Amino acid sequence: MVIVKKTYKDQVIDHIYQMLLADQLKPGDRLKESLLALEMGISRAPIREALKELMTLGLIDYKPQIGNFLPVMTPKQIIDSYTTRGVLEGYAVMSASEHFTRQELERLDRLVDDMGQAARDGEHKQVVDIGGEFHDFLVARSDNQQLLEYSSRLSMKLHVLFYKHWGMLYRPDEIEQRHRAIVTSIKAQDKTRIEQVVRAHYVETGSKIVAVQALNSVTVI
Amino acid sequence: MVIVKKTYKDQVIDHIYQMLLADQLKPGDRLKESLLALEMGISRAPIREALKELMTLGLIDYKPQIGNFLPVMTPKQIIDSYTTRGVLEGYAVMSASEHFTRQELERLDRLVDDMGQAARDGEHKQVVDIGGEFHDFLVARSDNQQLLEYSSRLSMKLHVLFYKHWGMLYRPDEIEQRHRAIVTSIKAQDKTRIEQVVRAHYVETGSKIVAVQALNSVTVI
DNA sequence: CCGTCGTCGAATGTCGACATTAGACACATG
DNA sequence: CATGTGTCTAATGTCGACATTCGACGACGG
Repeated sequence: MVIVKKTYKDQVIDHIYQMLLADQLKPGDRLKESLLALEMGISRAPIREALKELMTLGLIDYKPQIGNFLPVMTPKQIIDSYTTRGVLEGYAVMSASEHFTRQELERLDRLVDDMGQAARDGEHKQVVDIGGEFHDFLVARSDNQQLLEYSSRLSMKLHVLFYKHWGMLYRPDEIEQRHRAIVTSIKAQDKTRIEQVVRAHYVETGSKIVAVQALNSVTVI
Repeated sequence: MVIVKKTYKDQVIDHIYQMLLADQLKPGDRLKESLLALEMGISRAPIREALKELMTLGLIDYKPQIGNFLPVMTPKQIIDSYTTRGVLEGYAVMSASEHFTRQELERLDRLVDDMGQAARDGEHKQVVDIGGEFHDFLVARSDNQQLLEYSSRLSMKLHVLFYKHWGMLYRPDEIEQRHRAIVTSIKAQDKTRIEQVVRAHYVETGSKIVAVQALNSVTVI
């Protein structure tokens, strides 16, 4: 039983990330060091360190002498980020595509089935969880750690966005079909096609989120 | 005339990066906060913040309670990083490939000529500078900021490695030929080929660096 | 009324001290 | 000799105070 070291800085990062996922913070909101320090009962130093790390990860915007803010992602930034994730994951899946065993492909198929079923049952959280499992499993076969690191960072960033919107993006049959297409392309062992399908998978999600946000901002005004 | 804000943290990052480029630090070396603070005449707090950022950028390894170390990059990590850069830049160049003007292509050709000439003249620093200009120009036409951010981070990381080894990697004619191949593929407007050529460009460099390091470690023993 | 300047308060950047942890080394024991 | 324990020192993690900066607001002058 190994005790996992957890500095205050790490705990602050977790806490802020949970706040992001829980929609407790809105784009443009300011993260005040002293307020966070008060809430968490610690001094500002680990708060500052955590914010520096979140800044480098792209999860917050930092302005020297002014402060830290939740990014306002423009439609273009959303598309750019999803596109980049598609490029990375497309390559990861393509480069590993000939190494998938029959059992692994079957597992991917089962995950797609489960995702579709959960979507039809209206089990929203389950769909997200299974979807995450599907993508993790998909890239786990790639052995390029650098690429997976960046993909994971983008995942962390985009998950905040997706978590907020996903329920409005796809019908149950669409969810099933678009993930099935990835598995089908792997089975077909067509490398160009694999990259295309995975890239398109993400660009589609990015585009839909942008569309949903545009709709929401219209109705708010 | 805008005064560019520069916190101590930013200055520390620059300083450490220069140390990396100047080969003043070796893989495995420890970066002590108190020593750096003493050398730079400031307190440890901005040092710590800088180190957190460098850690997130992948330029140093951080172990809680123990300290910060210069990474020892395994051959696999080197290849992984170069491969990832190739994937990102390959996509960037491919996606922008139909937007290059004739003047821009001519400029790329001239940069390749200049690089070859500098290599033949033994102007080593110039080769690196022109090479950097070539790649910057190549990706500048892409408008995906997220992707360019990651590419730039990898560039920062890999530049430390390349700066140390590049003089031993290629003959002058090879330098010219391998960059020319990129320009030629763009002119041919073959998108698949463009991605392939750019990816291969980086994998080749990564492989050569690994080979040179293997040779060096043999001769050292 | 508008623009400029000064003041003030809040927030950030940094400082140096204290608390905690890890590793090195010496010593004791089997 | 190998292993375990205790001690000490150096380095990291955090604290709270001080210095600096920025933005908001009010007063004043044209």
